[in-house]
Amino acid sequence: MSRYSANEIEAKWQQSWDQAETFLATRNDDKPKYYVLEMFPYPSGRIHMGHVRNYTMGDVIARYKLATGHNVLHPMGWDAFGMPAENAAMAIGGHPKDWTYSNIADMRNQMKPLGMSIDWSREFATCDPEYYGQQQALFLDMMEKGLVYRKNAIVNWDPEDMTVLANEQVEQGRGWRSGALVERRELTQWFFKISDYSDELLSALDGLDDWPAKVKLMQANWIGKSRGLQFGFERVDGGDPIEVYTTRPDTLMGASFVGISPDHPIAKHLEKNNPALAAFNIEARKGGTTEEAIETAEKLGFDTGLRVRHPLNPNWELPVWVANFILMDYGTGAIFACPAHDQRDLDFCRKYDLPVTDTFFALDDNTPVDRTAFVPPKTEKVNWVNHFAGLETATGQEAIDLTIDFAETAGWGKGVTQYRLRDWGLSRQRYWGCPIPVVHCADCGVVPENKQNLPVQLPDDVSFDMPGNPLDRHPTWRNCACPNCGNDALRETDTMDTFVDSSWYFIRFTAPRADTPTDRDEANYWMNVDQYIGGVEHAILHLLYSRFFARAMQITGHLEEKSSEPFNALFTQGMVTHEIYQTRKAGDTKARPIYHLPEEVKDGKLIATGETVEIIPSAKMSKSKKNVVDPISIIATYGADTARWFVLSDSPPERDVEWTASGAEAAYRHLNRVWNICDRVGTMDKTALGSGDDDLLRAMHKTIHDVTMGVETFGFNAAIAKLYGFTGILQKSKAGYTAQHEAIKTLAQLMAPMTPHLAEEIWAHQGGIGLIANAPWPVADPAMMVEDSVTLPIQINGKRRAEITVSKDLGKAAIETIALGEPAVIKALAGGAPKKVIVVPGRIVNVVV
RNA sequence: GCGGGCGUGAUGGAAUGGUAGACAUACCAGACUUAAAAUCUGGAGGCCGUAUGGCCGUGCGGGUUCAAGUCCCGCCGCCCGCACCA
Repeated sequence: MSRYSANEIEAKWQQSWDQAETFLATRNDDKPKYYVLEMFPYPSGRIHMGHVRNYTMGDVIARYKLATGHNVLHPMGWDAFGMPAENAAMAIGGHPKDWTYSNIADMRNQMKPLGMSIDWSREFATCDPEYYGQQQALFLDMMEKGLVYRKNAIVNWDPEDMTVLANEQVEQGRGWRSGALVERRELTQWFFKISDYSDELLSALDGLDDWPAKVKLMQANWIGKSRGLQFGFERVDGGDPIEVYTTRPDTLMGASFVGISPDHPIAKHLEKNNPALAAFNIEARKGGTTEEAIETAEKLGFDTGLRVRHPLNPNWELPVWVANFILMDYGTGAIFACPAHDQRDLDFCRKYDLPVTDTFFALDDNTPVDRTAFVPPKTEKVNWVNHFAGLETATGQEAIDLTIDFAETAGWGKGVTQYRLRDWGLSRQRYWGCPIPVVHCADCGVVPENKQNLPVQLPDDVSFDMPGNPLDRHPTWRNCACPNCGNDALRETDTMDTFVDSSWYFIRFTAPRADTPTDRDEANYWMNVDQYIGGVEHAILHLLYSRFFARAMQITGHLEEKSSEPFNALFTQGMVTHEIYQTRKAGDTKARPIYHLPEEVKDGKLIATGETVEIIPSAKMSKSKKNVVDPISIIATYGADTARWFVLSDSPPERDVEWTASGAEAAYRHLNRVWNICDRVGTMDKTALGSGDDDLLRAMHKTIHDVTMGVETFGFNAAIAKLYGFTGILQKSKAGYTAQHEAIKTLAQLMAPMTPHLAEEIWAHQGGIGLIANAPWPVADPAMMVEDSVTLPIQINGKRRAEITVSKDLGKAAIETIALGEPAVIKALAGGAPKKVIVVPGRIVNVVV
């Protein structure tokens, strides 16, 4: 009897696939193409279980599509620019480039043993000059088409380190290194005109039938289309009117004050001669730039002293306040506040003792607003007590529409469609990113670099021993000739957001070595991505930016129109979680917990000391909590097939899966069991007859059907449950050799997408022809799946009370007769007639008494 | 604060509006063994009952339906995203 030895067979079959070039993507007009892609990884240096899960799902699809007769493209690359490389250089010295490429080499070495069906010949990293040079070419093309511009924008500024901070470098309003209070500061930065596509990006979501509804909803909310009224408040002092935008113009008679952003031009103008306001604005600009930080900060205001006239009553004057919660980026940067019908405005007015006027009441309740604002529902009628447009009762939506019409007719306002989506700020004041290929010339201004000078390469001789961007202080790199006039000029030192890198890499995979951004013919053949798989954390930004880029690349002539929505189907997988083990210093429940790796713990105790650990429920694997399991050690212990099988088996793919040692062992035991069956069948007498051949083959065909459905619908855990079931049947089967031989070969084929190495080994052992990776997917024979009889539950008043077994073809009336003859039914009827009998053939019978 | 998601046995989870708990873990019992490991077989939502069986049960409270984990309304709890992390 031979034993299952994962390490031996996995290396062997990986070599076979390499030699046969099984996974090289090839064009072949006889077959349809299929492009499956997992979101490419950041090269941190270590693969983690989340990667294993993500790539295994993609691999299941890729191998299944190969078996069902497709030309499969399944590439891999590296999202290699970004801050961690610079942080490493600052923390431990060295160069971001060396750190990144060495991490890539390490991670590739860790990934290959997983046995993924990846076409490695197409691999690239976004930090390769060959890649980012093409990205620069693309940028210049986008510039030419007016999709790029510069404007001022706000950044997190660390006043001590004199540097721009990323949101993640701001901790509780302070810089992570310096600890200084972070300020918001304006800088001239580069932007993509994604807002030109707001409506298009919103409406095209409708066509994305194979995207999760929740992702489409999140994107729609992010784009945030709204219809409202824009109008000006006349200033009492005769200055330019203050333009406001509101989505609830119907509450205009409840206006209490006009609020402007601390960054509003009027606020900035007034602060010059008003030290108290200047101080307020400085204070308001402290804190992070995230929407969350701004929204959750204490609401503060400052009365500017300006007064404006209410548009419906020129004698009604309203004060103008600067408020820290008003964003300059949204609408006009100015609002009117209606405290009675907006909680934030109400809180603000109560705090500063501003008037509160009700304009709407619920139909059955006209209690004036006190501490809780009454927001008139858009679809329910309410009383409009302070109405001005003609209706006494209206739904919120009717009131809004009517007000807009009213204002337009009267000529003091206009209906405006607004989007929450802002233009994409792509400037980063950092070294390790794609240089923005423009030059600043004293005479010619901002000039694009000549395409023949691309790539504008990052200089290697930089250091990270002082704060700020090394490109800014580089002695020679900044100085260059103006591409236009040839005079001395300065290079742009901002680099691109790494989201730019990831917005078109999937298109580059179709022709990764082309000397233009795309090879139109290759892109046309392989695009779109048929199935994209990744984490839901990318549901908004990465996917929205990629959708924008696909349109931009069409406009710049790099992509066909059919690819303006580049991802046909999207799947968002859940995380891999693990329990957290912690101890605290004896007797000190307030001491900082000490975390322990799972391998240091057995049966709830530390292996080393026997100390009992506290078990915190499962959470996302993270180094800081030490609740991580290293795929490399799992592969060393059990093999890649076990890891792959387990990450698919225990939870539905879109949900989190909890890694448990016992679950991994169970997966390993199961693969051993399958191998043992294979071994046993291999030793059977080839002419042996047995009993139950039909039962085995019927189960086999049902399993083919169920597993195929499972793979097609991302029901991997359900498919695996069916495979467990069938394995159990095969294990106990007394069928003859021919049936068992067919069953084990089919089992191997059905398992091949998940556990490809074991499947190849079984295939070879059972005399299969060629590689199982190339064998056509088994097809279920419907005739072989039919059971002759079916068991129906009998319900009485919706509760199951009995069951009957009848022929599958039996008609409704006959089923009803049999059901009514059941003792439980007779007892329940107690001689009376049933009120109603519902018969759902093949499903259920419900008798209502 | 805003937006999104999720709540089912001890645990992970299954269930086109149609037998709730498939499959797996942990647990218990049995077989094999001198013993252990490995392997195999069986049990099991809770409560009551020797048992046939009965009652309860999918976060909480209502509703629709012959029938609700699933659909609707209102709560509670947890998780994720919020534009310079990738």
